Amino acid sequence: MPSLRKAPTMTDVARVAGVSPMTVSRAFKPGARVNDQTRARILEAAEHLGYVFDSTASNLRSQKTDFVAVTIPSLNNANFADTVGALNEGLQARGLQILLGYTNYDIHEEERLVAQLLRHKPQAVIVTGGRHTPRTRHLLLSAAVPVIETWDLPETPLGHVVGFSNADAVQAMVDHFVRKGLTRIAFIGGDADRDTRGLDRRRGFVAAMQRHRLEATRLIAAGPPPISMREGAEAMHRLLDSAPDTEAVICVSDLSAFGALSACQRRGIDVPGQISIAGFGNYEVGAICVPSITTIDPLPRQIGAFAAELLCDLLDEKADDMPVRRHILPQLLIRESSI
Amino acid sequence: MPSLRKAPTMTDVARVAGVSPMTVSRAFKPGARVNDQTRARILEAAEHLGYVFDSTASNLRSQKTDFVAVTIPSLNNANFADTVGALNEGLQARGLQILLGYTNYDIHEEERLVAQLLRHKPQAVIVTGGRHTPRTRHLLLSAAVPVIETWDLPETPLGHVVGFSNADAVQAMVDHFVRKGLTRIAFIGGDADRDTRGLDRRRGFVAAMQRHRLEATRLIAAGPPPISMREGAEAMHRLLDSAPDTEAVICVSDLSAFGALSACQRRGIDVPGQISIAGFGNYEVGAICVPSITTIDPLPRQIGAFAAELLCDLLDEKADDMPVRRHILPQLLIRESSI
DNA sequence: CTTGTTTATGTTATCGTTATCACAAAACGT
DNA sequence: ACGTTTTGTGATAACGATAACATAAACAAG
Repeated sequence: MPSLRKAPTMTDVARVAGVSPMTVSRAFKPGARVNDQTRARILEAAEHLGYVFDSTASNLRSQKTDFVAVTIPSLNNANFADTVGALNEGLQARGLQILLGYTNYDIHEEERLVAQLLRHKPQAVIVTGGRHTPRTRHLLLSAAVPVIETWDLPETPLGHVVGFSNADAVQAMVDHFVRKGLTRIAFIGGDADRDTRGLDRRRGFVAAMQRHRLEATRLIAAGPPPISMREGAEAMHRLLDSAPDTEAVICVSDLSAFGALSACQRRGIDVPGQISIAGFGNYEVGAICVPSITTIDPLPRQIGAFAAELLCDLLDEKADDMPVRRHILPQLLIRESSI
Repeated sequence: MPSLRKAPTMTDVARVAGVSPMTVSRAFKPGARVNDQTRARILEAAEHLGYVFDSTASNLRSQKTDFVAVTIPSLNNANFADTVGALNEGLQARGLQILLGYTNYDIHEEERLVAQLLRHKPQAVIVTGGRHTPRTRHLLLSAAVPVIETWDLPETPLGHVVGFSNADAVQAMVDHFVRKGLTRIAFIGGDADRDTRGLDRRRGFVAAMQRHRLEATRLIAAGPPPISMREGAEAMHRLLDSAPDTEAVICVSDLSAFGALSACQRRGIDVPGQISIAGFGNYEVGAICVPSITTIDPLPRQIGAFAAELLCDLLDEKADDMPVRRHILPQLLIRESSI
């Protein structure tokens, strides 16, 4: 029975409750001082009328929305989903509503998205990654709201940062393999310049190999992001064809690592007996599969939780204007797939 | 350089462009009639001032927001992410912004979420599933906006439906196994009454077994949703302990099926030689792993695309008031994990 | 009993956009 | 050339909540 009459407003509630609209407004704010009985009468009247608070009007009048804009590369990615989940939990209590957009790993799509999201006058913007178009940077800097970049450590941040060095994390992985005595190490990652975090990981791989005076020539390009299981499997087949003597493979993510593992299983290649495999991201599949996959846990929920905490401080003006740079320390998880 | 002055409004743009605010407003609406030169001058002025359109004010004045509220059980689920992704693509062109919330498989959390989302006066509400608290039903019915239930075929729909029968889909899977001559078939699913789609699948399993005059006693409860890989593996161990002569297992999702497969591999049980395994959802892991997992593809992107299409028709008032009930036909994908 | 403080409520004006009505000028049809 | 339609623009008021200020009553302190 959708009511055909116009939806009731605070004025309607006020009339029924026998108070002024202002008192109704206060009755709906948790912190406001209203007589308990009056508030009860108002809420009863509101319930009776089927009144629904109108955030739009509230947001306009108070010049202060309850939105936080968030962009992630892909919805369909457990890591980013975890970050957004933790973020959401941290913002729930303050009644903040996330406006989520996904960029499809494309900084131009990010630009479009940021422009669209800013029209809703969010209280803050949280973006994934530290590489943006000049226009995106301009839009965010002139928006006069806090900006948090995550999942990265940008050289020239837009504002605050909650992230880690993707390059360093992969270097730790290379070190792990080298300590085990492996030298013919390959890297499977994306080929386009779209996935900046993936490229950072590749850069870290190359840097670490050079540091160990090893050849960083076994670089397999698995196509544009997202690099998923299928691309990982295909890349592994190509690697095994072109460089069968490879001793270890580091993949840009656990998903591609799992694909690589499956490719080995199809070929009857023993992991880790003949080849060691490592991934990135600590996806569940890598913990469950046989053999389980050595990986790096970038603590995505911690990223979200820290961002939420920082945001709450900023909105409370507890934090001063100094840009915060909060480091996450990814954890290396040695599992069965590497000797 | 966050501007410290107040953000420019249409009035400011109007002054610079030498027109009235109304003309500026029209210049920002794609369909409005404005002289091309005038519009160009206005857009230039807006760009120069760093003007950002204020949806909040627009939404309030026109009594018509650009929001569509969407609830899904979990962000971290490739199926729902696919549905939301396709939905988003379908709504992008109309400039609609999705307000996403996740219920954590809890209809009481859904109630809280729906109440919160309705405060933003969305143009429509899209929910996952057909089971809701009485209050959720009341809120949605009195909201006077289109409601679409997805991923299910509710007996008493709130409005429109884009979904399929989870029970029927699993029955088809049982039929497949029975045709292959398997009779000692188990089901691994959730135990709580929270995941309604999971329970529907279990109901379909029991119904199909009874139809084939087989005992539906091998029911393993894997805990509260989301039932993931780990729960699937644990459930499989319990099943193998309690009923080692089981010939086939149907899992509530591909994730739990993969967990079950891994458990078999750890125990040295051959799949499908000794046990056949099937899942639900056509997650990528099931297509890549060895052996690949027989599954049912519920076509999540199609659900999202249909919902978007329906929504656009409804907002254009192309569709009449009759509730639409659009059936999805899940596809049975036979793979290596079943004989 | 006066004065100051707290508590509970009301009044007025306004946030930034746009629905609506109004109107002049240009384009069109005959 | 004259009525009719189309095109382009402006003036005014309003969407629904609340910031800011005002006020009355109750209460405490001296």
